[in-house]
Amino acid sequence: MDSRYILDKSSVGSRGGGADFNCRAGRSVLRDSRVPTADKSGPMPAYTNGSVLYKFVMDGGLAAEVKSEKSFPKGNGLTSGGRILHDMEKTGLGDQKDAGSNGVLKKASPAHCPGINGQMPGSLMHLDIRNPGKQAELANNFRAAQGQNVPPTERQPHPSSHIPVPRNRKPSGHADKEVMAATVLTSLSTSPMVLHPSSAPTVPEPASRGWKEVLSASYSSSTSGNWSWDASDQSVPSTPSPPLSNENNKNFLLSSQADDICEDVTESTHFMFEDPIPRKRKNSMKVMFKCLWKNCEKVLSTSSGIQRHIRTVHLGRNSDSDYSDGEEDFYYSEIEVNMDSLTEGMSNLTPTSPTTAAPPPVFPPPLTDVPHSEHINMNGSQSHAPTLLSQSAPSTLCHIRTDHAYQGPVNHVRTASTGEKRQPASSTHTAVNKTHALVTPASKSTPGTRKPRGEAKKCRKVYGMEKKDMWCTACRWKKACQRFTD
DNA sequence: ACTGCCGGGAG
DNA sequence: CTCCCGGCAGT
Repeated sequence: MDSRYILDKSSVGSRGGGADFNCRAGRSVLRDSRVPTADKSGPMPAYTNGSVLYKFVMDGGLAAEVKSEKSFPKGNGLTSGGRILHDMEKTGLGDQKDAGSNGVLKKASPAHCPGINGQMPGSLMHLDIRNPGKQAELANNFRAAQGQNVPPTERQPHPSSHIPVPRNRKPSGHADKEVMAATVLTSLSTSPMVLHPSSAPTVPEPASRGWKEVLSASYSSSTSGNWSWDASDQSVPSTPSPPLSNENNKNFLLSSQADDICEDVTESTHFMFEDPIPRKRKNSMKVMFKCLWKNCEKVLSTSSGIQRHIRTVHLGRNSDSDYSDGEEDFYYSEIEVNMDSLTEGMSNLTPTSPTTAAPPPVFPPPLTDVPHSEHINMNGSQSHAPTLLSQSAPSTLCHIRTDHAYQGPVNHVRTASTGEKRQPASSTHTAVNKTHALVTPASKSTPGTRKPRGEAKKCRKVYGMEKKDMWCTACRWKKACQRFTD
């Protein structure tokens, strides 16, 4: 059915594309603790189905995206919607509104990505490698929480799941938003999950806040850490909503049919907070994955694709093997492409929020100015860049986000010049990013001179001698560190 | 002293 | 190639 359709449509990801993508992304975070083969476990239909949507979004552009989504029966929205949620973090929430506006967005349940890794593609992905140890910890926590909070088998119909929400609403101003909030709250007031129904209809502001709380709780408890991250970052700026702060709501949700509730809340909240989410949509954030390998500027629309590319082309590993030690993660970066407005994009373009980027103390300070240079690079890389990117690159704002462990915890982005091979000749990519004159051709004039010592802590410093096996290979070999470049 | 890593060597 | 390490230089 849909999966078929999807598979035919998708051009980038190969077999098991969607599943691969999601779960792998998760995996990449937990490189040390995950079970590599977990990706494969799981019903393909859900995966492929989801991947379809994703592919559409990535490859088809806006129109195709909307269209394709509409083509999906709403009843099926469970799976596809779930996928959308998962993908959202990749696409920078760009699809979320889509899903919401079409009423497709139904379920953020991890059940769609079965297996340990699959459970939390989102959270894993964004907890991400910024701090391997921390990530693993967080991810494990999430997993644990998920395991007990959202038993996939317990799905009961819930009153709130049938709340009529207008679907064809257009993004509107704050006034509308509040009205909508009130409306939704009113309709939801019969739902047991509304803690203070009485306040809903007449007092928009507190109501909204309450909703935010519920939202945050649902996000963080039922979907993923990433969710809470995205939610706080994009939609609910004022509520970072760590699980702790929402203990009550969370518990409440958990005690009842958390899954369905969350689903409903999620759906409803898209209307509630139509402003932020649609804005994302408006900006048409596209996420591409760019190979950072030296002289290879391949850009793919799926992480699995880029990983496979790296694995096969650069790492010389078996392409059929799903196993990955995560090495590929160091060789690609996530690129967010803003299709629409540059100015507006700017304000939304800081995807890396300190909220979820569990502050690893050890990582180097982020470099700014990355996006532009990457942008430049991308223009020059059209030979490899597939359709969408190459078309849009010249006129769009590109935003780089890396999924790498050494990525600084700080809000801004950093180009990960991590390619082990590419590092020595970083002049093409990285040197451009760095405003250091030292790394520029000027240094060429004095061959033989050592390049100035970098500020960043290297593997040795970061991991210590006792964890030498965590060092990058270069560090192990007493070469210039490839992981923490300066 | 510690650290990063160049240069060079072994396999 | 990969892997290792002496030794230099910066901190």
